[in-house]
Amino acid sequence: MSELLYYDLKDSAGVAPGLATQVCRELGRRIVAGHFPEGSLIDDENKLCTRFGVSKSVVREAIKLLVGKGLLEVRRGSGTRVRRRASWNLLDDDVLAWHQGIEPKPEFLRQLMDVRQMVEPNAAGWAAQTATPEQIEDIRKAQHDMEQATSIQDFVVADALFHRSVLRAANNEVLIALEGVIFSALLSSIKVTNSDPRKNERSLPLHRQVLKAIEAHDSEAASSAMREHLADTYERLSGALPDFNATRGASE
Amino acid sequence: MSELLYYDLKDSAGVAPGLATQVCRELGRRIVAGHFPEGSLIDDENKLCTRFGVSKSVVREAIKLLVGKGLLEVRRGSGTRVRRRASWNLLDDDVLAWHQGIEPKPEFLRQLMDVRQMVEPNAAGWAAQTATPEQIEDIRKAQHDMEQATSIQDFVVADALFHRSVLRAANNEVLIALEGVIFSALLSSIKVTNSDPRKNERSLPLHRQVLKAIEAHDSEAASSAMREHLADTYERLSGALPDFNATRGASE
DNA sequence: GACAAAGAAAACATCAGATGTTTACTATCA
DNA sequence: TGATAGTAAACATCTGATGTTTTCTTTGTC
Repeated sequence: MSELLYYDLKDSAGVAPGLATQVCRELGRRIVAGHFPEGSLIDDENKLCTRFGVSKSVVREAIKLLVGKGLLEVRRGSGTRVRRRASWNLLDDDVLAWHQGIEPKPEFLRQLMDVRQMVEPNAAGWAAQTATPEQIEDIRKAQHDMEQATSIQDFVVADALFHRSVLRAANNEVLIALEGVIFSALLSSIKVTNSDPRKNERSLPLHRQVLKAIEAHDSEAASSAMREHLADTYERLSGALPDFNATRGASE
Repeated sequence: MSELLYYDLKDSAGVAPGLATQVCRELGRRIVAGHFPEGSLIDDENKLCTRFGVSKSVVREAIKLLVGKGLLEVRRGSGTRVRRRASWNLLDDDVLAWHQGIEPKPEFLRQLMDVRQMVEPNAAGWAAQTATPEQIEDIRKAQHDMEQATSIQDFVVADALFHRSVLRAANNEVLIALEGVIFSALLSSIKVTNSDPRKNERSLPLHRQVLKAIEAHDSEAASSAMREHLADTYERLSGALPDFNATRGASE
């Protein structure tokens, strides 16, 4: 359900997927869920054919999709194995979406949040410098939708679109590749804290502050408002998840 | 040549690639080089078969590899088209390597450097907090290799490994997914400035400073030394490339 | 002339089977 | 014990047939 929401945010749905895509998803989900140790062999083509009830070409194409995402590695004559997690295209939309299909791991969520804290204040600052009027309008609309949201889901979607709009307004295509990190962290956070995000009375004012600063082209203010917002989120997660920053350095 | 060096840094070589991988590379390179407008159709399967002299299954698997990386989108009955650049997995190793095969675009290089400036000071700071003795040893070795390098290539490789070691020492797997950004920016920078990087007399001392700070678990010092190093690089690029930060906001 | 329906063509999807190559394992023999 | 030859397993490639979806064209009617 959260996986579907992720795809909604990325507009990745649309057409009915072919068999190769379905097999790819199924395998991808299992890999992401940790059903295979790193470096272990998966079933050979024949077994996959019978297991999924499809022909060899479908299985081979599904495997190629996963190879493209860095999850699998094929060695002729030897077999197909799961690559080290460090080699995965972790920021691939599908890979992140598949992560939404499993119970969020506190460690991974913390890493996502650390990256958000690194990325988004900068993005907000750059957005204040380079955003076009249309991009500012997108941010404004998302902020407005947050204010007006009547359901949790509407609120979360508007929240995500707010952050996406800010990121895009920074006009850096490498940065945009990190969009998925934001969605993924946001969705996992909602799931983990298990409370109505609208109850957070600091959220809306801080979003408003970010918007105002970007409208005013005040780079510093935009950065620090965003920083404060994320610090607030971080703190809530620390409270909700016992081992959220367990492995983090002692000082903090 | 620079593309090969990128692969060396990522240890992605090894086995002889099959036909599907070769076709994937060839197509991928052309797409990255901008031979196709966003959203345009590529040749159909039959044409690709005759052009590359391979069978349909090879072409289909090559296309699946590129679909996995977000470069292509296949619509049954309609054709296969190149996706918007914003949808590419820009951080995929192959995609970044293919970028090394073309003339570096100042705009793109600047975006990579902006991301490096955002990422690496933080990474150095985290590394100072969480690096294991082995990870510190890796950084030390890379620094040592930089000092001892007798050729430009050796120096560049050691430099890249230094930054990689720092990034990895931050112990954040999402961050590690950004490794390619560093390599890509580094290689493009060398190519663009077109001078012996060892001639930069600030480079070695600053790397040394980063190492010392991480060894001393001094997060702040590690961050700022890295920040200074990247600012220095940024400045050199501005000098070497006329339109390096042309599209950047006026204030800076 | 406009519009809707039928038909044809183009392009991808899937299946089946044959053959080749590489790798890994095993049995044999000196 | 160690090298070698043989065998099996697994992926790679080719070919050809058939199905489905989309798009375009043609046709016919109002």
